[in-house]
Amino acid sequence: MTSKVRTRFAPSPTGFLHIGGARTALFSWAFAKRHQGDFILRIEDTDVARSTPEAVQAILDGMQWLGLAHDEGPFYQMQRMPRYKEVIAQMLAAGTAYHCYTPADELEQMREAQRARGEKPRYDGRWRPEAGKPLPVAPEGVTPVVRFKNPAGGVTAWDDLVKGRIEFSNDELDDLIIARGDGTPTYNFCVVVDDWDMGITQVIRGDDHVNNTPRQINILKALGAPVPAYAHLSMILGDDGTKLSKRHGAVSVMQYDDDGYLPEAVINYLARLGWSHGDEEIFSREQFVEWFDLAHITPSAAQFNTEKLNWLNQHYIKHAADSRLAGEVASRLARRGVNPEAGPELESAVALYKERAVNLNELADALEPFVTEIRPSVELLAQHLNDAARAALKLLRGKLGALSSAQWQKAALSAAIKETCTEAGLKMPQVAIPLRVLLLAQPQSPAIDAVLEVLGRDRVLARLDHHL
RNA sequence: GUCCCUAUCGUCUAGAGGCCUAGGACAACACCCUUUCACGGUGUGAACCGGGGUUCGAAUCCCCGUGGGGACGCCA
Repeated sequence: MTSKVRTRFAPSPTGFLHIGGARTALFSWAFAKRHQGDFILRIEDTDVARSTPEAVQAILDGMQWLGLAHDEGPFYQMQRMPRYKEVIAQMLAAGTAYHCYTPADELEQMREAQRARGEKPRYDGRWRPEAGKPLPVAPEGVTPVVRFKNPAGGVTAWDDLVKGRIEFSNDELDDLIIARGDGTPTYNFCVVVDDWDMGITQVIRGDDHVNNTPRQINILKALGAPVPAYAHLSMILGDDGTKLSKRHGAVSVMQYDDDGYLPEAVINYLARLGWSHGDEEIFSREQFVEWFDLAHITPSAAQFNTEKLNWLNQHYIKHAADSRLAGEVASRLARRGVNPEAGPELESAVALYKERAVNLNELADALEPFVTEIRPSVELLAQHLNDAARAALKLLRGKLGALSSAQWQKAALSAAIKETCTEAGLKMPQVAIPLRVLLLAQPQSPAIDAVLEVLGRDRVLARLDHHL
């Protein structure tokens, strides 16, 4: 009988939820769901100077948009201060932690000097209590930090669920600060206490934490706490193969919403970035949860590929319900100041265009002429509306005007256009393209009879009359 | 500099020593469909980083290079 799976996502609220964080959250969430476990959200806000409530909200918004619901939390580390202080006091009493009075600037100089000598910068252990070793005299007026007394010698190792066995020599690890001069605990310590208290069984997190893991394991052991399993996910590189940063490519997941991506497309894309299930490319969230496992996660970094995301997005748009897409388009048009109520049923127009849009903004672009006045550019008119076309369209205008609203259907419209072609002695495109320009301000569109039908009699006649 | 991780088509990946003449997908290209543009369909090109081992046999295991990434904070 194994204990219930409990995973967590623990972002620090210093910015929005970006694509890398989103994938970490997704994998952590999926693992919990796969094993009927709990997914816990924890906000690591101990860096008071950089944490903001806006960032917390941005993270919550991103998670919600992606549909990654947590079972517990959000827990805020700042609200757990008494607990951290309690554990620090215990460690001090047990001798697994000690006070260090070395001022910050002196530590900085020390690191500087070590770097200059080509050594790995690390604390020299001057305040570390050792049997028979005399300690310096505590200076007046200096509030000490608390350091963890890391084991000397030996190795700390774990079997990473993604990368396999990883070993660190304990001599590589110096005595890290677990509480600052002002008494507030630091990251590596809070994580340990939280993962312990929250009963986390699998820590699934970014690759950049590999180096923190042996330290955390050592603190856990000093505390007599169970050590969870670890799974370190490699990072996501930008579209150009370079790493993502605030300056370069790292955007909020909400930006994908703004850019017209469906959340299920982003989820499917992210799921497939660094994880695979044979040749499967397109799958639902439910299918993903059913298949997900840590064994098939790639240990190496993956480059983000917008083209593939676009392909998935197009797929999901194509398969989305017209009513849902109409709603999305309406709100996007509203944001542009276009009133979607003003046109024919948006849904029938959506049905006409959903197979050709890569994202929702493109869909909105395509549908905008259906619900608002259009102004074909002079160039477009000059290019497509020659005398022959103008004469043919006048002819067509007569035929269309003779149709009643009840007769305004694809078959009749198609017949009218064909008759016009015959009578004017023109080929279909010679009539249809200028017609598109007058009706939609675009030379291309779906089948012209369908466009006429959806656009509606009044609008079609008005637009023709305006130009003829 | 030190430590840690990593390496299959342009990109995401399949691959657990013989199933590999290395499979799929995106992208590219070609053709078909379409009296427009897309969609769709069919097809083509495209990869095991280099060098040493181990083995009857290596994309798969080991070592060394090289490339890429990460970490080395009183940040998380």
